[in-house]
Amino acid sequence: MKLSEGVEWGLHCVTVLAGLPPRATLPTKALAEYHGLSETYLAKHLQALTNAGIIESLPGPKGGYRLRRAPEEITMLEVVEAIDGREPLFRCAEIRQRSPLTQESAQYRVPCGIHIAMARAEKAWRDALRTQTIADIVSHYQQSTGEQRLQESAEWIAGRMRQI
Amino acid sequence: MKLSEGVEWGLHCVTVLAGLPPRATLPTKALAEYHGLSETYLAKHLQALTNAGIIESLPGPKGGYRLRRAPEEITMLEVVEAIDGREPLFRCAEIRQRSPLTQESAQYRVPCGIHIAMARAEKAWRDALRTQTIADIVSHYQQSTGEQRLQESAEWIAGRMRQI
DNA sequence: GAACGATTACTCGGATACATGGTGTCCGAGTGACGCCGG
DNA sequence: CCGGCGTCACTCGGACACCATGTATCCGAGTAATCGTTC
Repeated sequence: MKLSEGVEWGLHCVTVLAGLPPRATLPTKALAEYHGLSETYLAKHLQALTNAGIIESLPGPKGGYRLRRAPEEITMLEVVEAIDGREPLFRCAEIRQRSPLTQESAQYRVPCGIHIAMARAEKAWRDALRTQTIADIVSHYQQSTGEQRLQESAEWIAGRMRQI
Repeated sequence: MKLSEGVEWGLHCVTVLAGLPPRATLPTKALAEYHGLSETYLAKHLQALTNAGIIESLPGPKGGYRLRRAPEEITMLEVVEAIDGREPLFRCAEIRQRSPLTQESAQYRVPCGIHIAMARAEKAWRDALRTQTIADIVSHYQQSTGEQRLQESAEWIAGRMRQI
């Protein structure tokens, strides 16, 4: 089992968009180039983020993507679920019920202990992602990156950015 | 992303094996029949559990599988990792470094905030699975299942079990 | 000079192929139990 | 009656196809800026 590559792409793109001035946009081409990704495939994931209400798209020339909400209001879990789906990691097929000596019975409506334990672990994972916002990521990035590099990035992005 | 079906199979089979008397074994055929699974495919997963040192196999007639350690000493995480692999859910490709303005620099050896956050969430998931042992699952099963059903299961298994 | 309109270039969006890994199956090697034979 | 041996049936183990999901791509629809024309 592994998470989709697109999750990493989406998180990084949202992080970059979070660094833009208010209402400014950045097109797919710039986001793909900045991260060295396939432009067309990245578009697919940006579309998923749009459908999830995390980012929004502006069509036409000078169009592009921008955040729909403040970085503090976007959790990592939202981005992960938008791209990777909201279905649980562990889907219990309740195979315990397939025993040849199983009769139709109400007691089997109770989920098995394995199901409960897996759900608890999954909740811990989701909770950890829910407590981390995009703003936290941006903050960490700014603190862990050199001043020169920060400015170079800002300039590179500013050159492709579209202010309204 | 979803966990392999085999994880559920493995957990249930280990749970059943945990209920056997000491040193007794149960063949693949019985385990598959009990859960309504494909015998040949289940064998593949049991093989993975064997390689992981969780269960052990006895060849020849009257052979089969049995636990290699006490149920209290086997965590759910071990079973999950044995079947699904020990690789991390989120493999950070550090695409932040692919930026066209990236130069070779030591600062990039520091993992990005996204990587750190994902690793923390994954650790929470693993920790939750590590604290749950097979003995806990067995205990929960015995408490949540009716007496009649428990006895029927025990008899069915006893009929296919091989005592040494 | 200003306003209107057609053109145009750029954007996103969904429908379409390819590849990798999980799913499922098969047959062969190995081993201990069983039955037979001889002492 | 007891011990040894050959046969056998049953077990696990690894190598081989199949399918679903993620990966990657393309082309079409839509939109706003731009430029030219006209008043």
